[in-house]
Formats: sequence, structure tokens, C-alpha cells
Amino acid sequence: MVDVARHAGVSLKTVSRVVNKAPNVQQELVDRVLAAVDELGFRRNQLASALRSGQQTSTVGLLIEEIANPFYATIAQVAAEVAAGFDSLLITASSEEDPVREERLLRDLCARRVDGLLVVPAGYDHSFLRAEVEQGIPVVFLDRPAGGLVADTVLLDNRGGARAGVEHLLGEGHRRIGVLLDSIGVYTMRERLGGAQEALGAAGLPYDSHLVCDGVRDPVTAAQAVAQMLDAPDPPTAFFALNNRITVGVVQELWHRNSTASVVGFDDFELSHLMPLPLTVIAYDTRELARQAAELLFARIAKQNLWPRTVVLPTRLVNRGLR
Amino acid sequence: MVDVARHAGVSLKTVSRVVNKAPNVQQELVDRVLAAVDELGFRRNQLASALRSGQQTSTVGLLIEEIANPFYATIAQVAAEVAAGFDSLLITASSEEDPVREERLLRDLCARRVDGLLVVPAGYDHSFLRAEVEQGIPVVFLDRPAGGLVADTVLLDNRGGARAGVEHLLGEGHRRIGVLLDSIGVYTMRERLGGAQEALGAAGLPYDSHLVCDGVRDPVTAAQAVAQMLDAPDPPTAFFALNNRITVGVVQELWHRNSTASVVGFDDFELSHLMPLPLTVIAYDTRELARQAAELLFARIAKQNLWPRTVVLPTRLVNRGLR
DNA sequence: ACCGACTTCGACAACGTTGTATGGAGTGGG
DNA sequence: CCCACTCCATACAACGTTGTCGAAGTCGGT
Repeated sequence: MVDVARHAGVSLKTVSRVVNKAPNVQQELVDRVLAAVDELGFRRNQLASALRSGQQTSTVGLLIEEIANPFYATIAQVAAEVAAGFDSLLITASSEEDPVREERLLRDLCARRVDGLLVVPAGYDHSFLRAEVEQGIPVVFLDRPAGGLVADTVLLDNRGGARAGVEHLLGEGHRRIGVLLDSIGVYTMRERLGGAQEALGAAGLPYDSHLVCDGVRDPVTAAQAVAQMLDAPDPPTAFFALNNRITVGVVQELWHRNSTASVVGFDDFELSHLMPLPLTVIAYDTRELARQAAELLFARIAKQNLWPRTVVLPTRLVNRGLR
Repeated sequence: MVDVARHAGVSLKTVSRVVNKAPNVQQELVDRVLAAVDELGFRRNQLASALRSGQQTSTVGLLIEEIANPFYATIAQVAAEVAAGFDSLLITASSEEDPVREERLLRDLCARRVDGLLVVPAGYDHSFLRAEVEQGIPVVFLDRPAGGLVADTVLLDNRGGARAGVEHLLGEGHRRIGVLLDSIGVYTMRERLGGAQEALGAAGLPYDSHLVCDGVRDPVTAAQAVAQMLDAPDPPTAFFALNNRITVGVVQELWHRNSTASVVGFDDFELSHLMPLPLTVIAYDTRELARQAAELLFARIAKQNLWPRTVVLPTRLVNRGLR
């Protein structure tokens, strides 16, 4: 900028005014400065600008589990769209479900002085963020609540969705329903399992541990679990898969066996309507989840110190009955 | 940092040394400083640090079309993984195939002084990046080459893959093969169409414009195009879909009609093996594409001024014959 | 006792930008 | 003709950090 000023024969500050489109600069000087900017290939340094002018890096941090997962990719997409409306960019970081990594990344993002944080929490304790929040970095959690920290949160109605899914199967006459979940350690899985058990309990069906399978992390494990359940005495006649990876594995195994068991899966996914079996899913609007979270974040960035809000978004059952 | 220094009764510079784990500081002072840091909740400001110490923001920019697309999401994931190995984070920006937006975003990323850029180009002309490259920001292009700029590039063998796909259909005895593509304006589509036509030409089949359908942007359009081709006189007996969105639409329409036409699709996708029809695809290693590009970028960041390289990665035909 | 090498720490300037205070030129009213 | 006022441009300091240099202290060897 010094060079530009010299080249245009004006002061440093005048250059600053021109590149920031500030008023009160003669047109002639504006032209001279712009010419110099062009000639020298000058680019304003955002770092220095943000450093000097208090805080506005026009950058928000997004912490998710892994960007390759379509659910998180959609969140990233929408968050970026909303951010673009505020001339902001997104720094996306993946925690890979490791609380230690999560904390390191969040601290790093704060050190970069992002304007705000959008977090799908992996760990249980986020109290370390309190200092940052008090220093003025707004945080919005989505999909799962934070631990040890009162903050804005946008969630799905996991419990209600799961209840609806099980009720659907009960309505079809099923009485033995196999439930498969990723890990009871994950908030969403606990909620969904809770909802499923509420519905089973309300129908007067006793809890049967043989019908619940924890630790199903991928489609292959899901297929094995289904096989094992079907080969056991008094097998289930229907399955409720608590996420879409599990659903895929269940469908694959049932199709492989030509089984006629019914399936309801939590989470819709891109090609669910092309699956070789009739598949009913509990769907929700991932874009809406992300949109609400991102807009809440930017509202907080614009106007601090409002009471934290929690928003719960509905799910809906998509019935793709028999073909 | 000034406050910390005062609080610990040491100089500013000593605090700097401690937080950067520089040598030659008495253990006692280290402890005093760390205590003060803890007590005051001090966080080093990365912006100021990067500003002062020349250039190292530990941030790289990734420009893609849209993060929600699994192809780009995979690229983002791998790029972030590689970046993490260099203690860097990723700023991901979506051009949405708009060259104007692309240029704006790239300039913005440069203004943020990212250490390097990973770009899936949307526009035709990237000469505006030359100034930035000369200023020392390395750029690696992937999936498509840059326009008007010699730079490192990592590509797929689109042409060879398409040739193999068509040869596969020819080998099955098909002589009328419908080819559907997104847009001739996109580099990958041009290459793939070129490869397909090479294979058809080599088999002595004349060019038939009724068998090529441009402008197929989504599965619905693809289904319509397939319907139209099948309803025309002398319909194709096989289809070659030049990307996975098109493939899905083709499969959907053929399945809907109980058609026995063969399909080869460029791009593998997550549930391709569960499609209701036998589906052969031209697959490639997206992770490898991204890995090579990201590693090339960090090599350039570490050691500038090497001659630009172009890497072409192979594709492979995954034959999922009749069921 | 003296020298040189090494260790430890602090004062100061600088990175590239913007906020603040100030000065000088031009305008209009009394 | 002077004063108050607006408009435009400049000089200077400051944001939070790190590089440079030099001062002070320590230690071993002569």
C-alpha cells in the first residue's frame, strides 16, 4: 500500500480510503490510485485489515465429523451458502469423532479469530469453549447438543421420528422388530433408541435384548447382524435401522436372502427410492437444519448477548409401501 | 500478550518465546508465564502472528463446484486430511460453476493469504491468477485443466475410460449405443465424448447425432432423454452415461420400462452395486486424485519454483455383468 | 584477573492495514 | 474582511505478534 501511495503521489491513508470505497475522495485521486493499484498488482491484505479494525475476519468455522458423509456435506453446503450472503467463507474441519481432535480444532479456529463457530459436537464436554464465547465468539451447535455449556442449538426430533417409525411397523402387524444402532455413545442413537422403545412399550411389547443390536458401524456389520438375528429362533419380522449406513446393510442382506421382512430406516438417502426392496424411511430436511443453525449464528454475530435458544425440527415418515 | 507479560513480571518477548516453545528460557519463568496465560485465558492471535512472521497462515483454499456433490465432498475430505498432516486447515468455497463467482472467490482467498490453492476450475480463463502465483501462492488444479495458465494439474484419464466403456458395450455386440452427457461446455464431458467417439469410430460405426444427447443435467432429464431415444425408430440397445447423475436417471427409466438395454456409466457411486439393473461403471480413485493434488500443493508450498507437472490417473472398468 | 563463548532476557522496530487528530484549502454568511 | 464551517488529504499511532540486536550474567580456561 505504501508503494501504491508513492506511485500515485498520495498518502497511505488515501489509498486505504480508495480501496475501501470510503467517501470524500476527489475523483481524480481515486482514478490515480486505482491506476496504481492495477499497475502494481496490489491486493489488500485481509489479515492486516482484520487485525487492525477490531474483529471481522469474514470467516466462520464449521466443525463436523467427516465431510465425505453426505449428511455433513449438505450441512457444509448450506452453511457456505448462508455465509456467502454475509460475504463470509467457511473453514471446515473434521473431528473424526475424536473429542481430543475436536478440542484442538476448535481452539485453532478460535486462534484464527473466526467470527463464529458452527459445531456438530463429538465430545461430551465443551466447557473449554466458555472462555471463547465470553470473549465474543458465538457458537451454534447442530444435530447434537453441547456438553457442559449453555448455547444455541438446532436439533432434530429424533425421538419422535423413531416413535413414528416403530409405530408404522406395529401398524403393519409386526410384533418382533429388530433394532440396529451404531453406538449407544452417540446422542442421536440414544434418542432414536429411546423413541423406538417408547413406541414398543406403549404397544405393550416387552423389552427383548435379542432384538437390539448395538455397535453396527457400517453396512457390512449391519448385514451380519441381520443374518444372525434371522438365523436365531423366533426371528424378527421387521427391522428398524437407526441410520442410513445401517439401512443399506439391512436391505442388502434381506435382498440377498429374498426375505420379506419389512424395513424402516432412519435418515433418507439419495437413492433410497431405487432400493430393490420396499423401504420406508424417517426423513428430515438436512438443509433446513443447517440453514437454521447458520442463520442463527449470523444473527448472533450481528447482535450478541441474546439468550441461547434451542430449536427442534420435525421429521416425517416417507412410506414407500410394497411394490 | 502485554497483559500476560505484566502479570508474570516478564517482558513481552519472553511471553512470545514461551508460547512458541522457543528455547533459552528459564524453567521458572516458563512456569510463571504459563500460569499467567492460564489465569488470563490468553489465546495467541494467529492473524497477528501470520502477519508479522512473513507468510504462513496454515490455511489452504479449496475451490470446487458444490460441496454437497459426493465427488467434491470426497476431494474436500482428502484435502483436509493431507492438510491436517501439515497443521493446516481448509477454506472450502463453492463456485457453483459460475466463472465470475470463481474469480471473486479465488481473489478473496488470495486476499486472506492462504498458503496455497486447490482448484477444480469452472471458468475458461485463469490468467488472472498469474499475478498471485508469481507473488508466491502455489496453485494446483484438479479434475480439469486451467485456462490460460501453466500450472500443476492432476487429471483423470477421461478419454481412455470412455473408450473402455464403449468398447465393453461393443464387445457385448451392441451396435447402437446412446450417449448422454451433461454439457459439452465442460472439459470432462468433452474428453469423455471424445473417447467414446474414438471407440465407435475404431469399430467402423458412423457418427449418428440421434444417439448423442447433450444438456442432460439431472436424473429426470436423463430419464426423459432415454424415453425419447427408446421411442424413436431404430432405438439404441445400450446406453453410455457420461456421469453418475445421468446414470441414475438412465437406470431408473430402463427399470421402469423393464427394458433389457445395457448400461455403462462413467463415475462409480456409493450404491451402484445395489441398483436394480446390471450396471457396469467406469470407476476411478477420487481419493487418489485429491491426495496427489494436495500432496503436490504442499510440496510446492515447501519448495517453490519447480516446473509445473501434469499427472493423469487411470480409470478402470468395473464389470457388473448380468444378474 | 582477564578473555571469549554461551545463555538468558528485554527494548525496539516492523508486518500491512485502519482510526484519530490535525492542517490547509475552499465556501458562504454576517 | 473575518469567522465558522465543510471538504479533502496527511501524519501518526495502533492492532497483536515476532525478528533483530544488544545488555547482562555465567562459566571455564588461561
